[in-house]
Amino acid sequence: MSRPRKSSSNRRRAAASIRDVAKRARVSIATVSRAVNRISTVDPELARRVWKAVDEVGYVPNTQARALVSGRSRILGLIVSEITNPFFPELVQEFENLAVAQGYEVMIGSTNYDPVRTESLIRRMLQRGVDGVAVMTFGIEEQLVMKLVEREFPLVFVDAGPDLPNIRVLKVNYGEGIREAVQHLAALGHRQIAFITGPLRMRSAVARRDAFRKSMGEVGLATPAKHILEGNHTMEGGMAAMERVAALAELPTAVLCSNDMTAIGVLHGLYKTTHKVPKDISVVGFDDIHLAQFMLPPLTTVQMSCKDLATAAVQALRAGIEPDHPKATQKEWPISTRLVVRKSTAFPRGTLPALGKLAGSRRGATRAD
Amino acid sequence: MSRPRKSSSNRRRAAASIRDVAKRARVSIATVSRAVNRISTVDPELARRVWKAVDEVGYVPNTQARALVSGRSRILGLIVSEITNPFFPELVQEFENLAVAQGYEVMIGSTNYDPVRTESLIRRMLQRGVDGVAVMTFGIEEQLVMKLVEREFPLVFVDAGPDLPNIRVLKVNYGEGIREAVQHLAALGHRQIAFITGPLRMRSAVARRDAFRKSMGEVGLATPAKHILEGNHTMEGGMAAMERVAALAELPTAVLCSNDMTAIGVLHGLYKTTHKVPKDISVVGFDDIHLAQFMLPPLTTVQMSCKDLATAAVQALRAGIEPDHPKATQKEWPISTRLVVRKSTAFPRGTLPALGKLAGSRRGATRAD
DNA sequence: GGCGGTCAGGGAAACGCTTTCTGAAATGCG
DNA sequence: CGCATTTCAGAAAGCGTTTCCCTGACCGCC
Repeated sequence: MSRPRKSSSNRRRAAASIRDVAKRARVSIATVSRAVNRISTVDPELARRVWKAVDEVGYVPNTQARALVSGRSRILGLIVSEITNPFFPELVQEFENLAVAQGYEVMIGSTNYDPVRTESLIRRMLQRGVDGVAVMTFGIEEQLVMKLVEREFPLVFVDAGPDLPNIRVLKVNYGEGIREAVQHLAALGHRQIAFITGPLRMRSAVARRDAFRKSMGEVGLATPAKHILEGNHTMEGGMAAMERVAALAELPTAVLCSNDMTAIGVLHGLYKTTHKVPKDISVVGFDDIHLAQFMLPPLTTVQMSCKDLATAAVQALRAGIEPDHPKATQKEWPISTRLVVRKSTAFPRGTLPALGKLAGSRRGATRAD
Repeated sequence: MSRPRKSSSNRRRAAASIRDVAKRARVSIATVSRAVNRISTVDPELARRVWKAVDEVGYVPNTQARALVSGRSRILGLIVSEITNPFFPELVQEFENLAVAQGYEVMIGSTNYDPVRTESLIRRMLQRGVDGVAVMTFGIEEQLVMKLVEREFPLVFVDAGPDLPNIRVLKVNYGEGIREAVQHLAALGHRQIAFITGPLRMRSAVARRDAFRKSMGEVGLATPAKHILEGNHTMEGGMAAMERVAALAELPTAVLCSNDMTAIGVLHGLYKTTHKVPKDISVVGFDDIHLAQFMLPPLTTVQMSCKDLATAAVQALRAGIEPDHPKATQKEWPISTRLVVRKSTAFPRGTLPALGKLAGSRRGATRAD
């Protein structure tokens, strides 16, 4: 009978504590703790009594206290570029589901491409004691993050990151899907294919552009500078880029975009002109956001699965957090991409569609409508 | 020199604690705490020493410990229906910005309309000790939430909620915007206006439908049952409903939708038919999500400002949490709506656009396919 | 000069939990 | 039957804060 407790009428939430359970089950708080954490050395009979008491007083363990004593908050930080970009909510959703299923909570934040905001975001996460952070901004704020987070803190990046003990990298294989897309267009008969990039300070945007060039080379097509336009991964950027494409002396017969939002902007830009998709010009996106299939026409796009991304991110984080995780030493986590053919691609104008089934799915690309 | 501290080499994050600061500044931990919390009774000279030490050792207060002792976590819970519905990320973003600016963190969760999921979500929030929860699901899971959360816990609902001491309600004035929309259509000459509702178990969906009926009555138009179709606030639902509209003996000349996603679905559904928007049929949405202006054609819609909603939600929560908040007793927080006219509405087919300059120049811009 | 009154600052309790350590009872074994 | 060993519950030491309470210095006043 050491610490006499206050009557605790001071605060609003007079939630039942471990002591209330202990009293009711006529055991010590240590036993309650062990029972609740399913530690096997507790006598089953006692454990039953404890669980009954837990139920009766409506006990819910206080996570703050748990975190304080254990030094682990069981919160994963998730940093995205902007939550309002449709790609990210899908990722957030998957990430959250997985994390929660594995006993973690998620703290989400978006950088909005603003270094000041990013800095305060990291600070907030550190302050809240997250166990690790997944930086899913596709290669932009890594430097900043590294400066703020001490070494030895579990971090997950996409595409590339410094080679440090606690840093894991999700390696997205942009090449696969983009090659499929280029081959799909080439097979349809397209020769003049433009590419609208993302903001080129983003590593992933550069990677996608390079994958495009490489794939074009593989099928023997040229990639003149005028056919590579810089966008910014937004609809507005896609529209603007499309206007520049339309201004070219010779209109390309197909446009490949660095992400779906850009492609949607392109569709929108084309809507204002007399060119029809896919009759006059084919459009291909990248990401396969949910919205893509609801575009007019439904967008052919390269799928980068959110689920794969989220699964790998959560696993990689846990590998860094939990001392004896089976994959504790794996530094690179591969993510694959693949083409999803819908309705925004077709034979280039002037080509007779009599070539038949050639238009179909090469290399196992999926057809979906 | 009572408690000798462990060397603390056990855990990864050997973050500086208040004691390190105290030692370095040669003051007690109580003084550090007071200085850091800017309590005015601290000698300015000492305070400077403390802040210097804070800086030198890189001290960041441990939020978990703070929350444990103060009983307040400074975390606001935000429950939305589904994060992948474009309306919500915009809301989340605004909410987060405001909360963070006011010193709070946000814990987000989506119910996905699943009671089981919702229950576990509430449990998680309670367990993490959120100070209050904003349930921005537009009138669906209130009952469930009420059951789980003890009385006296600050809660914010949208549209309607039980009249309990700590519950505040954001009253959205659907009438205003919907009246504007109906009057806009009526003024253009539409007489046959259909309405696609949301899921009718949602209070807000019912409210919007009722507002539609009322406004139609005000302009002397009928609302036959066949012109009120139930959707589910998704694109798929919009498409399905549109098919049912198209099957009517006489096609309405305009369709008003309970939200923008439905309207987008309707546009998509119409795309598959020979009916053109807005030439053959006008479409109006509700919410004014960012995407609305990028539809083909840009969507005329009723705006319900996310910013207003988020501002009110955060304010109302704080009013419930902080004992001496100026608006502590305000139970209802009004939110207004207004029409935003874009390109998806026009004169009904058969009407001569020669009625004067009202007949906008956009006729020519409206293309077939 | 002595005394009461302020007031800044330090000591220590408390928040709710985990985990180590301790000790009693139960068990094994010669 | 006695001693060593195992098993398992309880006691208590923290985790990093905030805050109450008390001490001691200083001030003003009689």
